[in-house]
Amino acid sequence: MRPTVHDIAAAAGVSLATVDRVLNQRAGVRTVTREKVEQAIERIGYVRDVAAANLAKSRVYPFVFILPSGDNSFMRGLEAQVRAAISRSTFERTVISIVTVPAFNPEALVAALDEARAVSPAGVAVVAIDSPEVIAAVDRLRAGRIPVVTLVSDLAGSKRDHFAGVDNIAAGRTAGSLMGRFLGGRSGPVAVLAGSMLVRDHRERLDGFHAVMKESFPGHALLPVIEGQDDPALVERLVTEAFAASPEIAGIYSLGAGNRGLIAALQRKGDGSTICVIAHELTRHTRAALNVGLIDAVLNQDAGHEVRSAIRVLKAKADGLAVIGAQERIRIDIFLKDNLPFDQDSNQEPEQGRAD
Amino acid sequence: MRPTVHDIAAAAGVSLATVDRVLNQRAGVRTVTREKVEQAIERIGYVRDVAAANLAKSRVYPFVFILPSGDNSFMRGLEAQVRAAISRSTFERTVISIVTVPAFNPEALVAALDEARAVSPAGVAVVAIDSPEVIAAVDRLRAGRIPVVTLVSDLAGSKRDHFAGVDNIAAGRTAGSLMGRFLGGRSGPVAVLAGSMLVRDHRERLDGFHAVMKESFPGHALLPVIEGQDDPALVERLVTEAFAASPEIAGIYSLGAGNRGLIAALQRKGDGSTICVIAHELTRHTRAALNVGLIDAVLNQDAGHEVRSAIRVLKAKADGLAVIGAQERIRIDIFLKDNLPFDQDSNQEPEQGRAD
DNA sequence: GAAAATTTGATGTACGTAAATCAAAAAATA
DNA sequence: TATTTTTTGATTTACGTACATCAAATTTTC
Repeated sequence: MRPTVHDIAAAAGVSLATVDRVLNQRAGVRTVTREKVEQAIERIGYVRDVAAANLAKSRVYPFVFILPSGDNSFMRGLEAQVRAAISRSTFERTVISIVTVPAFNPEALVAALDEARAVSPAGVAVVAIDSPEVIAAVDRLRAGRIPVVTLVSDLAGSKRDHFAGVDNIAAGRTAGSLMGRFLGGRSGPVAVLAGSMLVRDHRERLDGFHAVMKESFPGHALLPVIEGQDDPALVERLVTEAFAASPEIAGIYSLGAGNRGLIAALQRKGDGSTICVIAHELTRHTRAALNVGLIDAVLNQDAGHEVRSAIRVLKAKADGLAVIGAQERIRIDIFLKDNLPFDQDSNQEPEQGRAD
Repeated sequence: MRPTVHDIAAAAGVSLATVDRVLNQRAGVRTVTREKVEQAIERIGYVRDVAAANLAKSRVYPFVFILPSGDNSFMRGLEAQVRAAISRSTFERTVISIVTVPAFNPEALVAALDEARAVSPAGVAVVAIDSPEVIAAVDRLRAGRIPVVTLVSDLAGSKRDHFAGVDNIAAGRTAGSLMGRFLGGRSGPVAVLAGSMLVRDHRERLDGFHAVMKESFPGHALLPVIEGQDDPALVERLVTEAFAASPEIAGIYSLGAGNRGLIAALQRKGDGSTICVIAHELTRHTRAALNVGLIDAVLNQDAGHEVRSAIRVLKAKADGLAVIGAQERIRIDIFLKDNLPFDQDSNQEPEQGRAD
């Protein structure tokens, strides 16, 4: 039988009330007594029954999720997953609020983080922007003992508790490796399409991709990075121009969003199927393009897994418990048209999405 | 606030005791009263607080895991993951026992299933063998209202509640697609190495692989399947013979276990790096071979995820609750040397493994 | 319509923890 | 030593559900 608070009291030779004071860090216990109790806890291997404790406290976990606004399909899919988690709130004892802030706007994000801190939630999950002010805002939360998990995009140098997202350098390397092998004997330069070099995950993917291409497939020249700002219309124009400027393009790695524009440009080119295309995030658009052969591979991060993982980790941190490391590792999924999961499982918004 | 049993009593105009009788299907309630209570439950949207119920009942979930014995690295890794789950038992209220039975032996498996039934656990997870007697044994468990989850290898035609494993046809198709693309312009036949055609997952992988190769890469002849019985020594001998018989082999798809033998044969051949090799399951051996370039890609199923998923599903079934579909989908991981996870995350036995 | 059988209600205890109150004991201070 | 302050103990209620007991009410049976 698992030891209870009564067992601690017996083992330490104190009363239940004292054990409670120690366990819940209440005042009025002499240091010697406190140590006696703590040693008893250690000795008999007591672990608090979180379910019983939560029942007694009628505890709920108020969490704040801070996401970028805008019509980026992946982010809207992420939000849909948070809403799915909200629909499970009664079972999971969570009270989740969603805050959206303009993308690529550090000031807005800092404001949102500080507002979140004001309501002192049990935890905050945030899609981070890589800037010193944001780091400072996150560290303010941590200084107030509020657990913070970064979601999708990490915040190096901050004191965040955990990152729920993929290893983007590895993702870029994987894309490079697939690109090189898929091109096989074919020659021709390779283009890279990014959203913005101001975003950390995009930079990391690019670094990984470049490293592998230079290392293992030096025969392919790398064209200058096209920055499409994750905007489908801009992407379509820039890619079309790139096709005109370098008709011999052999491959395209799209490491950001706005793939709807890329797909449109490929369709207009017509002979697009000879170009090897690798893109990120499985959305309705990339899925369709994969199925008809316009895209050769899609690297994906499972937004549902990321959200559920963030919640599990925030709960564990709030309770001071350990997490199962392997369970919280977010995989880089590689989708070919042969291993596409059923529709409901991709990072889709439930309603009609406009862009990707 | 979430409604409680008291709310049901008030809403139905009956006493708490009657509500309890209905909720826990105890005798002594007239049909009209029972219906009145059930309608109230429906109306106010009551959902039992499983945590409180488990506390009151001091409930534990006794589960039985039935796994094949033998020195197959993947299966031993699976067992290690079950042991990891056992180490979390006190937190998860589980009492898990592991039963190992000789591989590929339907009679032994049937005996194990019937023994499991005799102790009437809260659920059974089993690595299935595809045979009518096993189907019957599983259905006997289900007839006794014991939830059953098949693990890794499914049991079509049975009444099992859930399958915790990958879509093996998709895995085979993915392997075919990667093989065809990785081979690029190169010519030459492709060999397939399997454990045994008596096992369902192996058959399905082969079917998927053949389908894609014939459909999309008809230029490559497919050599007859080599059945290595998942035995490293036999595999090494058969592969070496195959190299001698067809020196022009361009690719090998290893869809079963025993990869240690394949790797040894490739090493002896020396010029192995020109052969495209795709294998299943990330073990210490396949990981090393991937890193040095002897293997080009490894398709993997995460044993830890499979075990945790099986436990979650068995609990949910035991409690009559729904599961989060997407969370229980087991992915086909594709590993290149560029996206290998850290060591601790692969399907490894903690101690020294002998085969794969 | 009375007796027997069934159904329903009222009540209490339990699960493991949290949290509060008040009295008793111990320690610190004068 | 007397007084004040701090520490500790004893006890109770609560969280939401399970489960048992016994009495009261209702229905069924003869």
